[in-house]
Amino acid sequence: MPSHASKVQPPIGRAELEILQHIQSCGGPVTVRQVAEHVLRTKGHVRTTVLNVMARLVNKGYLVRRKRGGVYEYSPRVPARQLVRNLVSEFVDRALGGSASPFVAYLAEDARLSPEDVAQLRRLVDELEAGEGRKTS
Amino acid sequence: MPSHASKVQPPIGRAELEILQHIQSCGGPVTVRQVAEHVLRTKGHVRTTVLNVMARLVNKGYLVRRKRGGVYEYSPRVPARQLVRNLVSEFVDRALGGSASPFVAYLAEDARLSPEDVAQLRRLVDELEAGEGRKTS
DNA sequence: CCTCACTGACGACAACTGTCGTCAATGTAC
DNA sequence: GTACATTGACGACAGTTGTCGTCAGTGAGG
Repeated sequence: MPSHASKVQPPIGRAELEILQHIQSCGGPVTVRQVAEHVLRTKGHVRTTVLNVMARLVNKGYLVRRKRGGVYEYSPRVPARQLVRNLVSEFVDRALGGSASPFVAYLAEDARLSPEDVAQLRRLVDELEAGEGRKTS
Repeated sequence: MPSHASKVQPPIGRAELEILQHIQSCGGPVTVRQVAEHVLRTKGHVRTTVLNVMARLVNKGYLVRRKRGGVYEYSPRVPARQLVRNLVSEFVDRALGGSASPFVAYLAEDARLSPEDVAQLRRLVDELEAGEGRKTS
């Protein structure tokens, strides 16, 4: 079996997730300095805090870094979409018992859905209703 | 105006959530003994562990208890539906940046949806499109 | 060479979580 | 009344997370 098989990424904390998502929103690789400046403005946390969090994100496999011109550049290991998908999947398993039903209820009550979301939902419903005949699986 | 407005319940841990949801699934009030027996069978954890977790759930406001015939009976403070709704809402805010769009994407890819879910989604979409049509027309 | 700023590594510390053991109180049975 | 079982409170301990300070390395300016 391939050695790089399962990428079971450890759980991610609140602050860790915030920083990771900020990095993802940056487009390209970033340095600690850049992230630290942003975090200092938005949260008031100092550089070493950011440095530590980013180091942990590397250890956990959420970030990769490469030395470039003396300093490290950090990049997300997976794109934002996939990260969010993993988060959602884990949340559904852990908190919702594996069924997305409660989320549908939530959508019906509280959700703020954009028109594109609604359109995608419609496509999804159409698809699901089409294949519903034999889903004894 | 009564000031019972927002009940910001503290974060809930993994084991805490499991036990809370088990209690919610029991229908009525339960004793530590009952929960502990279940947890011992399913997880192998001992009574004091369950006792401690349930005490914390009381402190955090997720459970209420009342002494009845010498022992305490514990009941969920809010019904399962509302708890799940709160969890989903918090997750959307924290991990999804307040927008449910990524969840729709998840539904489209990975979701395991029951026929009832699909039906509810259909109703939801119809409703949303109705409101949208009026807006855009 | 000396100094200084910047960078990264490491350790420290509190808060929270998960798990457990021990103890005191309170009953119940002989 | 004594002995035993049940119950609940409390403290202990390790692992994780969030936050920070301090240290050593490394390069730029004198």
